[in-house]
Order: sequence, then structure tokens, then C-alpha cells
Amino acid sequence: MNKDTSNHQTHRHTQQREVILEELCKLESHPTVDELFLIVRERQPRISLATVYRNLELLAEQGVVQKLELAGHERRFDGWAERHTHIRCLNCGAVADVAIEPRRTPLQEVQERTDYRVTDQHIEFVGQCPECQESDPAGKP
Amino acid sequence: MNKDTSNHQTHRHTQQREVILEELCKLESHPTVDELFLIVRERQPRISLATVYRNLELLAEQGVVQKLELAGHERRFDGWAERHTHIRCLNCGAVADVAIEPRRTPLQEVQERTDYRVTDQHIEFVGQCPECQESDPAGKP
DNA sequence: TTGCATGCAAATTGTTTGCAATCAC
DNA sequence: GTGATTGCAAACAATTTGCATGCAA
Repeated sequence: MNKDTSNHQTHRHTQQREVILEELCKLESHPTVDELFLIVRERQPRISLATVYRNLELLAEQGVVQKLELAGHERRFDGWAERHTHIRCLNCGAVADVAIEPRRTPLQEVQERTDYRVTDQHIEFVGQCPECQESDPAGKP
Repeated sequence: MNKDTSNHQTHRHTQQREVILEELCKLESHPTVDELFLIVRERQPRISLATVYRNLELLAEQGVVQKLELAGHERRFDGWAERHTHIRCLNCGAVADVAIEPRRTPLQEVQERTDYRVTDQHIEFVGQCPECQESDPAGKP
């Protein structure tokens, strides 16, 4: 949990990390870790699932890719690192991008902008509660 | 996945179900299943975690309570069944309500309305993708 | 040569399921 | 009585971790 503020980590450039990033960026499908693992394994047959997890987390921490933690579903990753809005299909679970600013997000507006039949939205804000701010006035935990 | 349209289920009125609902409604904390289990167990010492899961799912299906599936976190339940916006603390994980209409949800607006230090938002829409709509023109799966 | 990164397997966590016993109707 | 519901334990799925080995710098 404790991040060094002076961010001079020695991250090595490994085959595995490169292939994972490359394959993720090729996709528009916002794959799950397992899906990406299967794809990467075609180029790196000895790679392990744990390595894919570890590298995706690391790349997300660096802001190179984006981690999507969708309501009640497995983690997915997005080669497009900028925060943007997603839409998930109730039936097949597919996740797609929605071209909409997060500032105004009415359900109907999304409906108009996609070919989805939009039925629900999950909106959650994250921050520091008043109690936690007191015990940590600085900011980052 | 197949719901009978004519909704004449024979739901029995059990002690367990009653206590679960009662204790959930007493709380404003949006407890996890496990948290609620511990509370309920004080009144029903022999109750099992599986029963709490089963009943909460059932009550949520009936629209009596609300199931919260928060980005990347354990399931939580809310005795207030109407859909509304939540905010979660980065540090302690506590989930609170935000008095704001889901229609307009800018991060700053939430910031103004709560004592949180708001740092992020997760917005996800759910619906049926075009492909799934074709194979199921009716609506509900 | 040094220590970060990997592969593998085992551990964890949250949730679901099978099944015999129980209890509401 | 009958079938929905329970408790229990085992199964499951997604993710994480420990550790000896490997490989980039």
C-alpha cells in the first residue's frame, strides 16, 4: 500500500511484458485477464497466468493501460489508458466504449449514442471519507 | 436465467429471511454479505452464510432490497431499494449514499454534496448489444 | 553478478452448489 | 404430507502469494 513518492523503480524490459502490452493494444474488446492470457500464450507458450496478472497490474499502475473493474464482474483491461465510459452487454458480457463525456451521463443519452438497448447504469464515486481524511490530512494513503 | 413471466412463486416466510431483512434495514452501512451474516447470527446462531446469500439475492430479485456490485469489490446490500448513487472510501471501503440524481453526475457536484475528498468515479452502462438484440428481439433474455 | 521477474503450485477470497434434514404451508 | 428452505461441506472462480529458478542490466 505504501508507494514511494520518488518513483525510481527499476523496471526491466521483459519479453512477456512487451507481448502482453502489444496484444492488449491490438484489441478493442477489453479482454479479461484470462482471455488475454490465451492470446499471449500463442506467442509465449510458457507464460503463466500469474505473470499476465502481475504485468497488467503494473502497466495499469504506470498509467500505460487502464484497469476496468466492472460491477460484479471479472477484471478487464483496456489498452486505451484515458478514462472513458464503457457499456457492457447483459447477455454476452461484451464491453464496448461509449463516446460520451463522463460529465453528463444520462442513460438516454447513452442510448442515443450507441446501438445498445440500455437498461441500467452503475455509478459509483470513490474518495476519502471524512474520518479517513482526518487520520490522513495529506492526501495519498 | 429464465424467469417465469407469471410471477406466482410460493415464497415461504421463514425466520431467517425475516431477520436478515430486518437487520439489513436497520443499517445505513451497506454491509457486505459477511458483515450482515455476523450480525444476523446474533439472533439466529445456527444460520449459515449460504442462507444469507440466498435470501439477499432473493430479496433483491423481488426488489425489496438493492444489490450493490461495486467496481472490483465484494457485493454489498442496501435496505433502501430505490436506485441511487453511492460513494466509497478509498481507505476504509465504507459505502455511503450521495444525495444526487443519477441524471447529472459530475465529480465536482458530488464533491460539493459530501464531505468526501472525491478522487474518482466509475460509470458503467448496461444493456443489450446489437448482436444480442437480434437473436432476442423480445427484450428479456 | 545482482536482484527483478518468471513459472509453478498452493493459498485465499468471495460466492455457489449438492444433498439430506427440516419446517412452513 | 410435500416441497421450499435450511445447514453443512465441498466445489468453484478469480486472484494472489511463496519460492526456487531464470534472465536483463
